[in-house]
Amino acid sequence: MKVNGIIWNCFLLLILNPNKNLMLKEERQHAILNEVELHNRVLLTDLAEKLDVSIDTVRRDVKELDAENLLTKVHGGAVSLGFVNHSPARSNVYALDKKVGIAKKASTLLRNNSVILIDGGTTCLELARLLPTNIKLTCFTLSLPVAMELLGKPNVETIFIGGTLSRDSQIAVGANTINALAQIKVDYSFIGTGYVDAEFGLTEFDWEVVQTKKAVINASKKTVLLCISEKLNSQHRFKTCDLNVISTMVTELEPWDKKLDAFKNMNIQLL
Amino acid sequence: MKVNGIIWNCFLLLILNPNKNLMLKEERQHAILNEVELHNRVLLTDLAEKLDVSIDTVRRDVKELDAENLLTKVHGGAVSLGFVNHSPARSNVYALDKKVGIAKKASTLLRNNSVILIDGGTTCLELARLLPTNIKLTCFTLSLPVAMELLGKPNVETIFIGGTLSRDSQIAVGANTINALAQIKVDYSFIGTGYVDAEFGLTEFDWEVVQTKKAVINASKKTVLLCISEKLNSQHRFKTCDLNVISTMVTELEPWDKKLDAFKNMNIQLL
DNA sequence: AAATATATTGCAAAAAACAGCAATATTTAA
DNA sequence: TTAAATATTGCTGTTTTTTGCAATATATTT
Repeated sequence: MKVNGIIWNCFLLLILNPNKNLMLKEERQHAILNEVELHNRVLLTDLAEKLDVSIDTVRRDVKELDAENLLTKVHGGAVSLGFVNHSPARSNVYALDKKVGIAKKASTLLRNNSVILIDGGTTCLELARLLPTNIKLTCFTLSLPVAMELLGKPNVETIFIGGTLSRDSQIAVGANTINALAQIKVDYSFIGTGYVDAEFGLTEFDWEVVQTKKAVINASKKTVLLCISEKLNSQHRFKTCDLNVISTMVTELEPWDKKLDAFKNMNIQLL
Repeated sequence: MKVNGIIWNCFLLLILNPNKNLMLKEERQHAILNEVELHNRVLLTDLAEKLDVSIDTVRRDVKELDAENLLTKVHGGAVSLGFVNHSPARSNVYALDKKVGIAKKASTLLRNNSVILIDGGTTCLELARLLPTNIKLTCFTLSLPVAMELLGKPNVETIFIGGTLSRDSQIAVGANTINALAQIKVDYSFIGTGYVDAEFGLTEFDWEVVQTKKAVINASKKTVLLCISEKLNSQHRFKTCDLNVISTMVTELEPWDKKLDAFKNMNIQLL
């Protein structure tokens, strides 16, 4: 029943894609561009189906658009121009703006003559960078980069907790460090974490780091967790602590954000 | 019923093949990069699981990203650039070539499995930079920049002697540091000095630094002085030690240089 | 040194890209 | 308007890329 089949196809086409008949090459390419802009990526097969042309046609279209520098053709599809990271000129720190925001919020906890401890990691490093210069502080740290940063602060007395240095995390770890930490008690410690989950608490990739963080928490009256929201609801193998030992959690989100719901009835101050 | 058939087929397709989770290579690499930046360090196995591809694919992706200098591949995983790229950017080190020469000569003293201590200062920093990579070392230090440099050496275990950090010398000083130093004994310590004179010995501008250097010397079986010849025959307020506690003195000069005459009958090895 | 984990290599299946060709559609010229 | 020229599109078979697997080699840990 060829006739019926054709009629049915036309009907389907009209339902799924009303203006198919009038689709010229230019239109089609426009539609492709639109799709790429919208979703940042697109598969050739999807495009072919959606535009109801053969895959070859789509391929040719994408090729042309690529030649015109309107998108980037990749194996199996296309991505928007910004998507492919070719350029070496990238900011060194991931999500720097978020981390700066977190650091600013965290620094409001500081009082004159506070004794604090700043952990390693890029977020904590931002805190070190943004420490207010009008408040006199005594600051312990285990992190080489944080220490470097703190040396630039005239109002901060910096004490480095020594120990074996971990190549990856650039912090002091090991028995030595833990012993030294056992002898101090700071007002606030500001720590980062690799992973955090409302149920499983803070977890890490590295066992040694976990031991050190535990010692840090023990050495603090109050522990403040600095953590960008992307890390929420993730976990790894080694557990640092439960969330109930954390006094304050600082993310880049507003405290009432829905993503923080899981942390709201836990006696944690959200900042 | 052709109509029913087609509709049913569509339905089946949707059920059996909901989204196919098809991912473009670029997307996947983007995700990998994101994960690395987020957590600083990831395992290939974790990536493979998370992205639902084989470990081979992840490995190949990471390899490519490494080749593009977007991350650093390590055994079993990847780390973000920030953790290994301490781009030194040492621009204005005075008499750098001389100090490099000194460091090279000093490094000939090293043996496999030596336990050494490297002091602060630009000359010692050059030594840290030029440590041979074929000799396994355990290396103590009080200097932040030296520690940073040592972390880039895969064959060196680095232990930082903690303490209050001195802002201008970027080394740990104070009672804490001296206590910690009292508990170790290294094969060689490599120290710098502000001023040296055949008669008055090693002297410094800073009293705290002197105390620390004394403790360093006590913590060493042999003490090696790294010192550019310009500092010879100069002195300052606070005395670190006499020259007879120095085992080896390394300058950029040849050992038989006339400028070293004053040090030749002092039981000091000249290098 | 043994045991485990990770890398490397070659290979094969699947997917995608490509090139050439024929059918159709569109434009141009008479 | 018609006919020729040109462009577009879909199809075929071939080549290339991607991916996963297995065997082997290397690295790391105990």
